[in-house]
Amino acid sequence: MSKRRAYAPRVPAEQRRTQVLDAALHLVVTSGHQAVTMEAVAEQAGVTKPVVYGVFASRADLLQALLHREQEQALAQLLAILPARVEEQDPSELAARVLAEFLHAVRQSPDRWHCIVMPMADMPAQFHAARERARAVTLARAEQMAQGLLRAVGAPPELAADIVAHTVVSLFEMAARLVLTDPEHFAPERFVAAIRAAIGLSLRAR
Amino acid sequence: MSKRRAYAPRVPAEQRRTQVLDAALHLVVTSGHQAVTMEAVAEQAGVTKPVVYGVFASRADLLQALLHREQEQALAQLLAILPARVEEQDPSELAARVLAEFLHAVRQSPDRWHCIVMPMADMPAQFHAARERARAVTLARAEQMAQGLLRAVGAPPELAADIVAHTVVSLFEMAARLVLTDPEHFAPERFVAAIRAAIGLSLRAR
DNA sequence: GCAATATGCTACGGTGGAGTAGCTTTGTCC
DNA sequence: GGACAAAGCTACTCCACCGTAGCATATTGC
Repeated sequence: MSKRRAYAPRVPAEQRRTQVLDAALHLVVTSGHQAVTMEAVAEQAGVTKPVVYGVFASRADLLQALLHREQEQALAQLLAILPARVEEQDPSELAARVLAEFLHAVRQSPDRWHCIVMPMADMPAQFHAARERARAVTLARAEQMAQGLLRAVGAPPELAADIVAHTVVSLFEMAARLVLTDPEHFAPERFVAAIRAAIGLSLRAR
Repeated sequence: MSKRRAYAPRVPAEQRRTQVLDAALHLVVTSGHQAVTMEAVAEQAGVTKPVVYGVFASRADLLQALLHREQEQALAQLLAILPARVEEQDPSELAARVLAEFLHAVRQSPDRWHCIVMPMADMPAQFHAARERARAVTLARAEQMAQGLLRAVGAPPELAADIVAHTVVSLFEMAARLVLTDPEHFAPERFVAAIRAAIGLSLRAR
């Protein structure tokens, strides 16, 4: 009978919860979902598996809580960036500014945004569904803003608000992915300058 | 001892391989990777599990062969669409035409393109890696074409070929996803008209 | 029709990881 | 210091699904 391991120090429930979530986040981001076994999370957190089960009823609960936490905080970051009104703003400067701030937020919290925008192997269906739901919320907001802007500049009818919203959200996600995966090569400034130039060109032709 | 099931008819090895791959494709697309157990594939194909193992050494082999088949055929579709030369072409008409043909190909083979562009839950790491590799090939081609086109129109330096290539590939994937998921609302013609209008505007400003 | 062969099926072994019962330790209060 | 409760640990059960050995059947050629 080998020596029994020393007990992990007791900490308040909320602190333990955070610790377990942080451990899971680290594993998701560095090794993917398949590596997030309850054993691995426990080890990463410096406790045993039943302690993890004392916080979350199941693996699915843990992963759901993790994504929920990250999405809540990402949404807060995003809402702090988006302007309340868009109609009186120059579209190219607005897009450039929002993209710059967005990519700054991404770089501030890479693990969080990794969970939200990166394609990932072994992603559980629940995690995937929650990502899609959050994306839909972002899209709705983007479509609202696009309607105001497109009307204000008198854009041609082919540039419908829903397609423009999808386009903008897809391009922001693309930029975030590239900034997360290859920050040396894809500096945020490059995307900001490119979007300013592209929209600027379109406006000059009106 | 219950009645032994009737044997599935013997078919040539190549036909059995195709049958098993088609069964797996159907399951991936309708129910996701997690539903692709060897038992489920066997049932979908109308044979028992050892028959599936007679074709593919393991589950991983099966999934890899499936994606490989779909990617080969998708690449063939894509290469048939892309023009050999781009410099003498009108960029907005070129983009519109290529996008139209691409979305037509997507609609011709929805299951194949579902495997290639849709975000999917439970995607095995190997499958995910193969998707990324194929995407990198497409990106390299797109960057090559972007270089020729941007030089020909004298685009501003902010619109760098690598960023434009990522943008175009991301937008094509976005359009494919929307056409696959909501074909009523997102008719290919809408994307084609939008890209023609957007690039057309930029060119008129030069 | 019979024999040989290739291919199909049943029943099974093995295992990684989800989840938990019961014992042990720690921290707090008196 | 002792009692008690909460929280931590060890050892274990369970099972879905991967993978396969050995038997059964279907097909073909003589």
